[in-house]
Amino acid sequence: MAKKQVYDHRKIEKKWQKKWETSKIYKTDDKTLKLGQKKFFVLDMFPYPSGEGLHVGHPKGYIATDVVSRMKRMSGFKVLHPMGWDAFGLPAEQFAIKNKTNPMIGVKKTVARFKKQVSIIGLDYDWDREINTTDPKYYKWTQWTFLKMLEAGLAYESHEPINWCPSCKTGLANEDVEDGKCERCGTPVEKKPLRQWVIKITKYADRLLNDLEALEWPEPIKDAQRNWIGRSEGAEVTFKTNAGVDVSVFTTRVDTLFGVTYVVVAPESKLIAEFGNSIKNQKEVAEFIKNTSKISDIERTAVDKPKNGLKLEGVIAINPSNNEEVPVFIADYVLANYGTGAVMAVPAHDTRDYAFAKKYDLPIREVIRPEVEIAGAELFVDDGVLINSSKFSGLTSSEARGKITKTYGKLVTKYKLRDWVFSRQRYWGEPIPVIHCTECGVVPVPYKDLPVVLPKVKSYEPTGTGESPLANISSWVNVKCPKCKGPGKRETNTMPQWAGSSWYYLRYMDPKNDKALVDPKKEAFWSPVDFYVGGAEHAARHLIYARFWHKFLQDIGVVKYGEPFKKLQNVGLIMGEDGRKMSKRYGNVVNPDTIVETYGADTLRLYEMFMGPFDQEITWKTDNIIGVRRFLERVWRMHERVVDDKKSKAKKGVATKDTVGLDNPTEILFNQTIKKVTDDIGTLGFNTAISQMMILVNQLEKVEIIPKSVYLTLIKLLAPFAPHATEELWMLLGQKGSVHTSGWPEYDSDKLVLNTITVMVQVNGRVRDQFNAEIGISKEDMEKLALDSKYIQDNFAGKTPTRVIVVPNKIVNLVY
RNA sequence: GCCGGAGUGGUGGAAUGGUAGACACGCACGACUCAAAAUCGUGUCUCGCAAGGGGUGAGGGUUCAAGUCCCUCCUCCGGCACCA
Repeated sequence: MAKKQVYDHRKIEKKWQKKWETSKIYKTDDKTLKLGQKKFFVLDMFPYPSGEGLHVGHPKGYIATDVVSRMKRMSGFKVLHPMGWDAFGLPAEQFAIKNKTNPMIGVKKTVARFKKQVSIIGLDYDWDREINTTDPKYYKWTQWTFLKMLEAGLAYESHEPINWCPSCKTGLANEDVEDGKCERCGTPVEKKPLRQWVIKITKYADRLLNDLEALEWPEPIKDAQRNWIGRSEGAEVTFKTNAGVDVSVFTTRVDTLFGVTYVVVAPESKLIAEFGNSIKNQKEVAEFIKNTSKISDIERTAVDKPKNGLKLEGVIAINPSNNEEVPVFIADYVLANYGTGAVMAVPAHDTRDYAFAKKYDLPIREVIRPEVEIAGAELFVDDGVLINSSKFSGLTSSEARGKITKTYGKLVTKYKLRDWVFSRQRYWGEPIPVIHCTECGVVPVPYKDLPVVLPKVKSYEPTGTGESPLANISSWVNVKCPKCKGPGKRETNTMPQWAGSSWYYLRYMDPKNDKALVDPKKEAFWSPVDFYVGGAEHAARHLIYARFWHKFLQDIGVVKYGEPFKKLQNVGLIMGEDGRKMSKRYGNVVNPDTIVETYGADTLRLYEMFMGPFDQEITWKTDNIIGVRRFLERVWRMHERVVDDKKSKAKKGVATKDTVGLDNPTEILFNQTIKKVTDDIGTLGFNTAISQMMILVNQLEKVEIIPKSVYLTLIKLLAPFAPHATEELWMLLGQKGSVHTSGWPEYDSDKLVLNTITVMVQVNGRVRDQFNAEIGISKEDMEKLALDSKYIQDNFAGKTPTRVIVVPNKIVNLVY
């Protein structure tokens, strides 16, 4: 019997964290990688190491991957569970501006702080593989990939107006704009024409969409991506005009073609210039365009905003279906950068066209009849049956779409996804590795000269001019053109923060490689990421960019698989006790350090996993922590009652042979627990896994003798959740080595169900009585025993039920 | 508006169509204690003394049997949104 010992989490946790660090038991050895070997790559979305430090919500995902990682390691998998830092971006830059020091200094501080906070939780990261996106050795390969994209024609310069945040003084990608506001600072975004680098992510739209099917991702996330990519199939129809210029329109409702009463062109459309002198009211048109451009995107895209437009006097378009002449408008409700930037307006069957037609008193022509007549309705937007559509009248909408497209247009697919605006006019990002030469134009920096290291500057302030602060360092900017050796200037735009995070998982496989982005053998072994955990807010940003980046790397032969993350799970947020997001602003932040100090890391871990379903948002309650702490203490005290069973040394996996001394119900419960904990970790049902262990422990409290093998198995099951306490107990019981490399328990599948079962007797579906029986009892015997039960005898004696349903080993339902 | 997800005790939450409320917090009572804390035990959906009845956001339906499946709603949360 083991010696009496109190559970002192402070001592134990510190001790083991130190030992694990020196013994490197969590180091992922990649000297020998054999394809086909059991491997498991489990990944957290790497954090931005913010100066504010962690609150208890942050580590929830890390704890979950840690549990999975530990369980997989115990099960004999070669596990890769790394951590790193996504450290480019605004917070470090703001730190730099405030302190007039290089952002690297701020990053170093926050990384150190972050790492310390993470490490006291006892996570099993292999810190030898730590990466940092701001390390030139790392971003060399971010730049390298950009050059490859440039070579492939995927990266291009554009002067189109883009989203501009006047507060951050930088251009933004579509993905960085939320509700017309800058995702970072909340300032309304403006449109600004600016030279910028753009990446043709739209070329991958189809693959990004189609490959979603095979991914084991939460359906809502897949949906969010489908939504974002926004594929729609429709028809492109060309309207000839009297100005000698054709107007192509995109529509998903070509079945309404005969109902067109006017055409609308976006104010930003090039068509307006092309119409030239055909437009008779040039002055008003110019005025209108100017006014529209002043309005911010939020105002302009507000759904219930009245639609403003202006007729282009003198311009007439011809409807190809009936050769009818219709007027052409410009209006702010038509977007230049979707479809063709022009629409055919069918006010009778489109909400927006209807509103516009009403406002400007334009004709409304009905060409679709609902299958069931709706009295008095002037607007009908659903599919129906065509009328007033020459030979197509009488067809249903869907039939007509095919036929009309064939006759008057062509089938096209459009996406809502826009190309990725890749330039930022800020300092703290990867320099875009190109040189502008007056003779040769854009010249890529030769691969051998990578990385283009971010130089030190005096001022980190964004200039607001459309150039980054880098533009002021003439010694850095002015270089020889690599091609003609003439004078050249470096690109001063930097990359968005999303760049470095688009491929970081690959670097973990081979973090120190200076010759390649990743060694192909290592990539082949570890890819894909088996399990990826992070916040749902990345659905349409990081997770799209990373998938795109990965597919590009696949195309150029760097990686073999088409998708980076096989299985994805979202962490549910932890809210403050007041139900609001944890934030300094609300004063509801709970710090993990204090919880670890008071209750221990193991308790914190158990609590976060026990709180509720992993992917669900949940409110933090410090009061409730005591429950899991009590559980841990019960497990701890139990070690004093452990009795050596003779065979325990011999057997590793199968526990049942050693469980002599347990009565049948306890032995069954024991095996059920092994099964449930194993299954539940696999499906991320951490809360139910823990509750099952609690049930077992509650039962073992009532048992006199606890066989050592049973106890050791319990310790193993608990080890992924509470690594420190279990490691200490493992040692106290005289076991060699670490519990974390001791093998995962197996259950005896013959001992999962009790010999005796309780059968419920239902009458008309309501439980009225019950009886005990041996497992495997025949249906006939069950029915007989049910009819013999007291309730039936008392209430239905002598009556024959009209129907009897027998569910083997469970229920007899008698219908009277 | 469109697309998702969710509504179960005082609380967090369990429940392959088959005993609703596991497990935990809290609360009440009891044991231990001079006492308290800790620990252990018992109870704890609701109406009812009981027998019994009712009960998973509302209302319908399918079924021998519905928290679970179907329909119509309501509420909350998330994503997208003048995307033609």
